[in-house]
Amino acid sequence: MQNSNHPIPTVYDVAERAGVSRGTVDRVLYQRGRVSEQSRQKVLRAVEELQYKPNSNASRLARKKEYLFSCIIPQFNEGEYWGEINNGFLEAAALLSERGVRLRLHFYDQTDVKSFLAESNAALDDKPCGIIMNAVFRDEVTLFSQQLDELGLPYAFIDNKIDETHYALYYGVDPYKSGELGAWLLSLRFPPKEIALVRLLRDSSQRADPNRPRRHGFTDYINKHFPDCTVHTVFIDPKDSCSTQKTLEKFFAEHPGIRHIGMTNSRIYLLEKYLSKHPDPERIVVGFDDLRKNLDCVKKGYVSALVTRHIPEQSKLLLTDFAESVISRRAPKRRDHYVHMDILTRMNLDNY
Amino acid sequence: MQNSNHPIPTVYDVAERAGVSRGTVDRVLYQRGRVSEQSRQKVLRAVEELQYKPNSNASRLARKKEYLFSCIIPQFNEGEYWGEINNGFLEAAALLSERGVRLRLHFYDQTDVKSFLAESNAALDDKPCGIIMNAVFRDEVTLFSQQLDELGLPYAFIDNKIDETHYALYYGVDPYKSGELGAWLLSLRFPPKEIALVRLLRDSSQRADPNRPRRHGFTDYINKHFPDCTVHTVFIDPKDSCSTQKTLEKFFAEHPGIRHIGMTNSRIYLLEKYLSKHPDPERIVVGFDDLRKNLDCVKKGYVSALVTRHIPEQSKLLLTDFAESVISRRAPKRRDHYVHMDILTRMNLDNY
DNA sequence: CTGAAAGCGCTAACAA
DNA sequence: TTGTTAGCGCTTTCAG
Repeated sequence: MQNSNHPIPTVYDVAERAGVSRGTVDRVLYQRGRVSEQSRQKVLRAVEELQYKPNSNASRLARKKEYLFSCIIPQFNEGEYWGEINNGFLEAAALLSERGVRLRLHFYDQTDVKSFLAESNAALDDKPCGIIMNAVFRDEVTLFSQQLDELGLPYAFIDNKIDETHYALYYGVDPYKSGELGAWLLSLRFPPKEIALVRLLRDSSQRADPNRPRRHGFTDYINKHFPDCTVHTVFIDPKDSCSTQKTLEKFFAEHPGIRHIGMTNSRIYLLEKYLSKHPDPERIVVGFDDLRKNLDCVKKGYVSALVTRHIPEQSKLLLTDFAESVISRRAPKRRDHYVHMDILTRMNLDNY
Repeated sequence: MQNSNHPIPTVYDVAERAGVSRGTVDRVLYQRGRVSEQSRQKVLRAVEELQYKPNSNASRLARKKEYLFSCIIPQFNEGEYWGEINNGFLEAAALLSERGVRLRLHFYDQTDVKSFLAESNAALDDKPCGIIMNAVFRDEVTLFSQQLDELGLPYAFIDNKIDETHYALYYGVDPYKSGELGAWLLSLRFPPKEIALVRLLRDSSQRADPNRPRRHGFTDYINKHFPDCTVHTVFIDPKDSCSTQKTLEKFFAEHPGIRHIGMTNSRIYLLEKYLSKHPDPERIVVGFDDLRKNLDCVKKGYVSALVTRHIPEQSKLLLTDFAESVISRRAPKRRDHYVHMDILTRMNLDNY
């Protein structure tokens, strides 16, 4: 096909046509070293005329350059939200490895600022060409990003971000809107008079509350569309299923009229035991995030709907996009990527 | 990092360790030419011990091999379903081009068997290393696939498939289930007594009816869960918006009780004019597929929900997966890929 | 500022 | 059956 009349042009062809050496062509193409304006023009013209495209395989082979990215994300247990994020990073890294992309992971303790500081410093020690992080500790992250700005190191946010910083890229859902969507789903079949909003005890004990915007989206939607509806808040202990059970038993015994249950964190599965013991065909339960255990609850019918997105997908896309932009030394086409929110019910759970 | 103690091993290292030449290593790795069992074992052991991984950039540079894939899909106008499928193919092809993957496209007329035959022959003339197609004309596709089987050419189906053939790969939604999902959505808020199922005139005039399974999923669901509900069928002409308008006006005038409207093909947008002229807050309208015009209808509130998947995604994944398996000469890990069905409403339309 | 030349790791044709 | 060798197209050092 292109072998007949148009053999694919190489640096050699460009050099010949421009009347310079291959070295010079390389210099103008990649701005290495100084080149006379005259040569520059000649080369540029030749490139244009020949429609020259560098062969990326040859380029990478010769260059032997590695691009190291460091990620700083929360610790996790198997199957949890950040574990899925991590999987997405690993997937992307595997795909990008032949382009010389490498990944270094740093996990910090979300309840401990010091561990974040330690890990962010460790990430700097990697001497990476880019950093990916999330933003639980706003002040510390802001400070860290200023440090990165000074070093000229690009950084990207995953899941949540700090608008005031000069991040290069962001992938995540719009938490406020996801909360609204959850509330909409909860109230879709019939208008709620009373809603149980279940929260985790740690939510208030920790310094950071990453769940706030989503919760506000949720409650704002309800308050706006169902001003007469009461939203009750129940706190359960994610580490103690026994006390959770008791708390729920007691709460719902005191509020027998409640038919709507929502939970704006990713752990709706914690309600499984209670829900299975107290079946109610009229009840509507809405949760967030596609953790395996949450999907199981939908499958079994305990949870009516889940608001989520394919979690690993966003981290995979982020790393891919970020690496691409760093390697090509171009800003990403788009900076903010609010990923689409999926609605998951028992009717469309398969193949997710 | 790996430069210190563990420089990345090359064919040269493997050869040395195995006590053979680089040529021999290459032979056992890629089964070219005969190698003594003894050398084979030695090489294999060395590969194992050194954890040798071939450098794909060097490999592709030296090999200069191209992998041509031919696609045979229906003609389309800008923005239509097959146009989106096509976009997915192009996207994947761009990404895969540096691995030597090339794409040749063949468009046929869905209403004309002969054009399918012509294009399938043209595809063969490309001498591709793999063929991608859909299956509108079942008999002809079956025959063609037998031809491909004999030639030893792998083929993949997109969107729909013929189970009896030896296809290597399939990506598409489960049409029957998507129909059920649509029916579920339509009946979610309140039980339907009467439903208008709008169909396209061409559906019955053409020989093939690719929409059948989805429609059956839809009607089966309704019949099963709402046995007392009547499903009325209305045919409209997709090429004549005037007659469509008249048909709908007349039909709904005769059936004033209908509050549920469904359309199992991808053209719910054809109802926009009617729906906008006859607003009804109680009405529920469900359609399929994320064509731009359909999304607009959801945004404007004429359509309540859309059942879809990200269309270009499935063709992109198909080509990526197919190319990967052909290049590596391995069967894909999985053959059938029923992609997840998204539920789109005005609440989660952004960023889709 | 520019050219020449030595690879990068792998492949494939040719000799042996 | 095996070893040798000349590239693939680009990068980068080193002279000039």
